[in-house]
Amino acid sequence: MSIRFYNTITRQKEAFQPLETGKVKMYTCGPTVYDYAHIGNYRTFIFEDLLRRYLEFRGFDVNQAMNLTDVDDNTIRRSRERDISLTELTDEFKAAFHADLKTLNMQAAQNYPEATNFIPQMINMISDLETKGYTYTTPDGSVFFNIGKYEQYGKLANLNPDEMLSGGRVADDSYEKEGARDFALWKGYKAEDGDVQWESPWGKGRPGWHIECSVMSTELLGPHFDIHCGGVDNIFPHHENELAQSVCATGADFVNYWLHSEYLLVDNKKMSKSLNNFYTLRDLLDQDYPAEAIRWMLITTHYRQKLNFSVSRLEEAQKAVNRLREFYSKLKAYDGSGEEDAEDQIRVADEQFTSAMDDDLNISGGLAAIFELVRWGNRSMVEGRLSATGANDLIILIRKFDHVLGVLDMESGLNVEIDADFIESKIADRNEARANKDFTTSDAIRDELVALGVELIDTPEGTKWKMK
RNA sequence: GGCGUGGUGCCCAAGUUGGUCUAAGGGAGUGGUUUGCAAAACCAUCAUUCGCCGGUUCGAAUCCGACCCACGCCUCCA
Repeated sequence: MSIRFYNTITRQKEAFQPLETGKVKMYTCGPTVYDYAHIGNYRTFIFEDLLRRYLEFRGFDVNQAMNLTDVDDNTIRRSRERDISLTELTDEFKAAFHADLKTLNMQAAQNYPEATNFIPQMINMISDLETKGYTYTTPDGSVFFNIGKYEQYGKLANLNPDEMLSGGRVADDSYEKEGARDFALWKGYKAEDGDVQWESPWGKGRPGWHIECSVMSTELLGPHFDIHCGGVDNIFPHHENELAQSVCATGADFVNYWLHSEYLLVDNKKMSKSLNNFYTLRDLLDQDYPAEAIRWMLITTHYRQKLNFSVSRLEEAQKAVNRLREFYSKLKAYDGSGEEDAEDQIRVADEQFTSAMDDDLNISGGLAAIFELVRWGNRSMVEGRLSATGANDLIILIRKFDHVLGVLDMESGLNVEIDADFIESKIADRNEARANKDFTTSDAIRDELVALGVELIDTPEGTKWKMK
């Protein structure tokens, strides 16, 4: 069986066949670094992380590039509002983004290309397009891509260019382009751009938004690569335009599989900056929602399904993570000497997980396989049937699954100062009281620690504690 | 107006190239086991039903038609 992905451009699931056996080249659209990303943005990035991790689980060597847009209307406007340089602004949010990636336990991409580091290459590609006759220049020094020159335009988004005119905001556009749907490759300098400008064959200016991805993907992955991802809002116009530019400039096929993730909703409405209904990762961590609950919530609804965000979902997510974690620590602590191994269950779970995930990352099916194994494993431990070898094999399998899920070892991201020595001494006092059957005292100590957010768990191996 | 997605138990959600669905899995609830208590775990229970109506079929959550509802894209946006 092979992996199948839903390809946006053909609107159907297709067997995944990488260009080079065993290797996958993927380009994933990253953030525009003018502000903190919200968890709707992270839904997409974490989907990309899941995809990346699953491809690795299936043995592929993945080469991923995620771009950071550090020059565009938003970054320029924000830096001027704050009266700081563009670099000062974007450096701040690049750092915040990388910190968030770590908090959410996303695997680092091989490359995080930044738009401003590729200006000369962008100018080259635009010149190339100009030479080939796909562009025109306007009096203000801007260069536009003439979509009329590219017959396939609209194929990715399934839009007919001839019918797109009506809804356009032609009047709003301050550039003097010929066709309403043409898009900027290069934007001539305007006063609002402040000191953000580069020299080019067309005069001072800055790149259009779409050209950076065409250039950086080509530079890092070549003109033709396997997978390109982003949120569904990138399909049009961004990816459509990228596709047009790349194909026209390089003559190559560009991308084989386009994968797009659906929106994160709040009260059934798209989470977005403009509706002001967004939460940043920091907002949630500050409210003590652990990072692993956020990751789990974002990862466990199929990526092409809209996901309605709510606090109760975070709480459910946390419980599911806990169930998996409890199972894992029970396995590690297991000292039973039963006769039963776990070979059959492991094989079934592995097959079920893999075949579900092979089907366009059907995470629900994958989780069902895992939790069925968890229930079986718990029971066989309770009944003492499980052998030490069986427990060990289960540990290995759970770790293997966690390479995909990435939640077992996550830090919760709570900035709580914990005095471990103090808690340990309280536990010692309590156990002394328990040994003396002085349960009044032992319960008082438990309550005292609960008030501090510390939970005690009595196990055969002694008393353990954890936060919250 | 054009294009598209989704409506499954109390909540989330898989299944949607028809029969193995007498509908996975997670959460909540209820009863029980275990436990000094607590937590976790385990067992049992929890949709004759898949937005609504009609049709095709021996058989439909899955196919066809109509309808209702929600959301999205066509404009910066993950």
